Amino acid sequence: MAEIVTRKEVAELAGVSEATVSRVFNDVGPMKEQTRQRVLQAAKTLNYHPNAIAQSFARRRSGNLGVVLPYVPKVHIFSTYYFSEVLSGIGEQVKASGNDMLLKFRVPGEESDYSSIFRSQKVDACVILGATDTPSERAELKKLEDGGFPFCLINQHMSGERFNEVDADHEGGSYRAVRHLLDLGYRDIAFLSGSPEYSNSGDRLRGYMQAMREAGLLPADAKTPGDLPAHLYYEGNYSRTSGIKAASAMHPHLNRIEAVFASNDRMAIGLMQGLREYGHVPGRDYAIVGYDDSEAARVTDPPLTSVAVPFYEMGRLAAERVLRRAGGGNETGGASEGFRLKLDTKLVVRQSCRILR
Amino acid sequence: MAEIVTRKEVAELAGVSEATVSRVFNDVGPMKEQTRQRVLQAAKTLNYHPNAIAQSFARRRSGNLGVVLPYVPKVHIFSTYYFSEVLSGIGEQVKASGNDMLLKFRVPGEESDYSSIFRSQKVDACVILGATDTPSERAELKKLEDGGFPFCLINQHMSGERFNEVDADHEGGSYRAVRHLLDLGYRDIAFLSGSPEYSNSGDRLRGYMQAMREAGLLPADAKTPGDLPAHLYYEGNYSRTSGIKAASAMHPHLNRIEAVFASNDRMAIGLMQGLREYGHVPGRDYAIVGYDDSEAARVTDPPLTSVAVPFYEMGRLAAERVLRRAGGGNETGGASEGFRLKLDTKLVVRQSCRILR
DNA sequence: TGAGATAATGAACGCGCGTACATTTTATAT
DNA sequence: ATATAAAATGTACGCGCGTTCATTATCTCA
Repeated sequence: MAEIVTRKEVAELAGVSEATVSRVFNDVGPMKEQTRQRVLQAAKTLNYHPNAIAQSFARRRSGNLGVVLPYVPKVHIFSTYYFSEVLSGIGEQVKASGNDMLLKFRVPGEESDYSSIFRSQKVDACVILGATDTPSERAELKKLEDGGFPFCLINQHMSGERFNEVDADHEGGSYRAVRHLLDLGYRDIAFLSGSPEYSNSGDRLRGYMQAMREAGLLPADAKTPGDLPAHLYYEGNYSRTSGIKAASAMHPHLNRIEAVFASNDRMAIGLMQGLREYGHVPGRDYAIVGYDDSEAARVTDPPLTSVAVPFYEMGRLAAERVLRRAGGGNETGGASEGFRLKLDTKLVVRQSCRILR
Repeated sequence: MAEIVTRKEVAELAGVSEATVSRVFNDVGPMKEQTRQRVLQAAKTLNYHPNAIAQSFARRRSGNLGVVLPYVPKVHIFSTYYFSEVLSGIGEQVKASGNDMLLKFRVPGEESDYSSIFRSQKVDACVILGATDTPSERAELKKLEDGGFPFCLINQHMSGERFNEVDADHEGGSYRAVRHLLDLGYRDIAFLSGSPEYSNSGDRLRGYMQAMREAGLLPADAKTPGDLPAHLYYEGNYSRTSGIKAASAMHPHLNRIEAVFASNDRMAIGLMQGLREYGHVPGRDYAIVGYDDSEAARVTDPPLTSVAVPFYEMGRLAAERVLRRAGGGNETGGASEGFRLKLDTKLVVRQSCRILR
């Protein structure tokens, strides 16, 4: 291992004090140009690089943005479009702001993991992906909030709390998706939901129901899945496999279903695969709309109409805002405001809804 | 922000010295059980968590595994199957070994980035993804090697160097893929290459050519793309778009092409899309084999025969080995051996090669 | 009961850096 | 030329922890 060069040796070689070396590297205070050059030259000669850990220690600031991901063994989390895009967005912002990103896997049901992430001081701020709206997680997050740790939820909304959030308008996106189907003349529109513990699953449901109510296809007071005709409501967990499973449940009712709105593309794809096994061809026997506008939506047959969500931008924004809250270092009390952003979603029309019989 | 509780306060409350608190938390030395309990109790009362940065500083060990990713603005790197899987594998191992993973984006053509990653001491070891086999990168990596920094390349082989590597048998995988096509009776088999600066692109080419030579379809001394009939060789950059572009180039020659071996699934998918525009249907007008066995291969029409690569396991192994090299702390000179692993690949047969005319 | 061994704990230092404060050098104004 | 201000640099300390070495409490065996 290469020997560690410290500030001291640079100072000696340059004939200045350690403080001066430090000043040069941090661009602090007035400084004679000649001195600066001498120090830089010495540093170069010795191949000096400030020790980041020591800097973090002295500054009491790690320079790391924590990214919390749900950890489920054997589920390859990065492979899902949503996580991939969000991470890419975070990565861009982190790089731009000179920070690093520290990935943390959180085993969902596990103890007080969140606050220990902060208490260990290894991150200055935190972005949380895949939080679920369960009592225990709410409680944990509330502890974080009370502790004053800067964190931000992505793609999650906890109603009633004042957590920082960057979310997307899933309700509106779903509403428009279903409206699109309604405008095309479909009436019997089924809904394939994702795991209900994510707030955005509920958002999608609400958007669907609102559109259906407005079209007079549901009673004006219909609110929950229970208020839906059973043959129109299905539940998966956002995996392709769960879409295939839903196909088995849906297939007997397909004579009473004209169209399906699926809560993400993967389930939509699984559903299409599954229904094909029963001889039902998407775009011919039924219309279908997916959600996420992942790359996969472009390559199915027929190409899948889907709702685009700016995941990348959401990641970028979340990182930017939460780092600003953490790093501003405005010890002036409140510092920057909390934030709750909700970005727009957009329907991308392809061929999966044109029934050509 | 919550006040920071330090060892000192715990020591005071427990009525012991700071050293004792430290010993309890590090499980060092003999220790009266009663004292240990008193310390733990005090720590709990005060909600003490050791400061990870200070620990890193004192131990001169960050506890971070660096993961270097190529940074290309606007290319959402995580979205590619290969990166996703490798990262998941690394994530598992890192979690299991009590480390964290620090993501570092590297702008490809940029200066001496690699060694600064280590010199800053923010990581103890490093796993490098997407390294290219160019003179400048070779030189940089060699510097790392000389510096004695523990690092490991994934899915990359630099012939002539003794870098740590975890690679897959792409040559064998490609060979078997092409053999599969040959066994089905195809003779005119085109090859769609990825970006040539990755070593594994060359591996795939070699596997392809070997199979073709053995079948007597190429001269025994055929080595480079230049030795191939022009209508059989195409080059993309692993993106779907480049597959679509390849389709334009390939389409005029499709009367002389029976099958295609594409260097990854995304390009295969793009190619299929593109050729469809010209009326050529995969599995009917031509056979096709992809590479990676990504999830996408399962949902194309027809499902894509592809070569499975154990990316997840590669990530896991690389992390394990490189952390062992770094962390063993065996100051006993050489410590653990270098490693160069090559994992097996496997052909997964689906329907894209059955031509049913 | 006492001496030596061992267990248990405390005192003190340094890791490499940022920075407040003290000091010296240089510029500016009279 | 001197007084004063500003610029430039040095000195010294602490961040929270791991760890070595010194010290004290406890045990063992005669």
